[in-house]
Amino acid sequence: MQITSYTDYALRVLLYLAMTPNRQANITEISDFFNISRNHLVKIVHQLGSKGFVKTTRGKGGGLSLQRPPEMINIGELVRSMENHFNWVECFDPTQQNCRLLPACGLKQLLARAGDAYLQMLDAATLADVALGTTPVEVAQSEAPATAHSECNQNQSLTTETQENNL
Amino acid sequence: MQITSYTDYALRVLLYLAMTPNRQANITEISDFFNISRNHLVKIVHQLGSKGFVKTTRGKGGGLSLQRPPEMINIGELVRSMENHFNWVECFDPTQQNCRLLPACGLKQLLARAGDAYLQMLDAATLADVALGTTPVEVAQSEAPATAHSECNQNQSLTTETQENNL
DNA sequence: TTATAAGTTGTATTGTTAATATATCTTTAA
DNA sequence: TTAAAGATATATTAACAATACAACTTATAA
Ligand code: SF4
Ligand code: SF4
Repeated sequence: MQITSYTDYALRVLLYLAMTPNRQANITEISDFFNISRNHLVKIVHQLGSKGFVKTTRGKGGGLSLQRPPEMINIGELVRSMENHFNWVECFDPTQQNCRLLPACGLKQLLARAGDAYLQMLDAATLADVALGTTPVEVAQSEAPATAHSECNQNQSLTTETQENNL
Repeated sequence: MQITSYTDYALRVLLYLAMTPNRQANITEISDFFNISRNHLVKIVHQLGSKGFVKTTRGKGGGLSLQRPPEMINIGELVRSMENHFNWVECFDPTQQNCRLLPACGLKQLLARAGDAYLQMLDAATLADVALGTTPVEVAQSEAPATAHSECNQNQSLTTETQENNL
């Protein structure tokens, strides 16, 4: 169970822009910072632009910046915009209505409620809430490029056991 | 965003068994009922057995049945057992700790909380809560095999817009 | 005691789709 | 008028869920 990296990358872009409020950033700079495919980011940024999250300016000296202040950018709204469906199980897809239990499956209703709970949690937060106080430059300095950090694995909380299974 | 059909199939098996409480069902019968791969179901049933959800008996006249009463089978527990990870984004995977924002990303914490909200909602329900009152036979009779039903598209609630995006 | 109906286990293949790459645009400030 | 930026479309790759295949073990009904 996961969200696409496409959506996470979009969030990273917004976080980056929130950290560099006084200038135009550009795609190359961001893809370099996160070490992800520039081509992929281009599409993500384009969609962020068309959905009204970032302002893009072409041409020399162009780049991108947040279209609204971080307090006005809702995380739930963003995830809904970037994630391409929320079909928790097959029967949520209007084109796949062939489960024999469908007419009144209690499970479907439960999963819908759980999905809503997930999104409502995201609706309760804005970019300002999740943005770090640090700028990318500071982060870059405090970062040892190679190995992982020890402070990281807090708060996986309920989602334990897992790993292995399937196949 | 979706859960694997592997997990949904597991839930379907339990629902089916809950509907046929007074006898042993078998895998072939269930895979026929839902029109899904028998081979795939075999693995799912095996895992359901090893995790203590169903009792399987081999040999002629064998089959499977619920190991505990439906009121004792928690949906959240089941989903945790079947889904093979809850790595909402890359950084949740202990082997992928290379996001530059990692040491203290507020987004990660938010996503963890949202994931917990999702699972807690599932923890609040048991198989008894989601099982229909009907038996598979009744369902089969009331079901026109081909076209979709009209009563179905209730409660997608918050998860609207979507469709298209990406690529 | 034996034939057969069940589940068990391991591996290989297929299909889908997210992720990435390539290439050619258009726009615009210096 | 050129170089630096984003826009757009298409093609390729990679990951992994889903499925298929094959050979095994167990148990019981005849
Ligand atoms: S079992 Fe219920 S939730 Fe799962 S696909 Fe069928 S109708 Fe949907
Ligand atoms: S941006 Fe935050 S949530 Fe996303 S991968 Fe990086 S650390 Fe994790």
